[in-house]
Amino acid sequence: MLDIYYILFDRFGPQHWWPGDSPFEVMVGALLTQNTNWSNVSRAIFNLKKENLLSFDALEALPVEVLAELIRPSGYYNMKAARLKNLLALIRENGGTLESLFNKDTAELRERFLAVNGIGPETADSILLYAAEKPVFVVDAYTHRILVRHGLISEEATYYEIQDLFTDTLPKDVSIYNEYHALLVRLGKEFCKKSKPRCEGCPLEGY
DNA sequence: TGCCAGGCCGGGT
DNA sequence: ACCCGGCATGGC
Repeated sequence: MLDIYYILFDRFGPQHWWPGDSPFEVMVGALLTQNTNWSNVSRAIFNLKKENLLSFDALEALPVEVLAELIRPSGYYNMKAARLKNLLALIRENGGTLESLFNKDTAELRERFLAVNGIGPETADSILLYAAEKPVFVVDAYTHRILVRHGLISEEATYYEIQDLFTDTLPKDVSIYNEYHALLVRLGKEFCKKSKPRCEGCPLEGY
């Protein structure tokens, strides 16, 4: 897997993920981007920033209906507003700050995220890696599709099988995990779309 | 203009 | 234990 990483890095360079100004913003973005184009998410984030609402205290005080309206551009806005509230509740139950929440054993922290209604494996791992800076590899739809198309894993492979494929062979390093996932998304957007099964010009051709 | 995007949940079989 | 519909906006 490390050879693929170098191919992608040589081709695309550093991706500067996550596109967020603070761990809190990254966390909110991780939830809002569920099955959603980032350009829509950035509109929602902008709406919150514009009103000075992109903080734990401000969002906690905000009625869920108002929150829903502000994040409308990100799609699934009613569900996502409720899910954000669930996430805020988790922070509240764990000291009321991200620092106190993140100051836990990674595995334990991951379980707490997964216990939140609206947070699944990818969102949990995205928060762990990109907000909490824990060495956790993030798997997403692009990761799965890219590996399947290059014959590296079966269509039916589970999240954890795919994750293990990376963590078993890569150095356990936050910056590599960070860059690798971002590079896979970059590759996916350009060469591995669902609508284009041919992947013409893919830098991984031959794999 | 229909398909797709950095998922996840809940109900039915 | 799977399978599937629902959730929703904006870009191409």
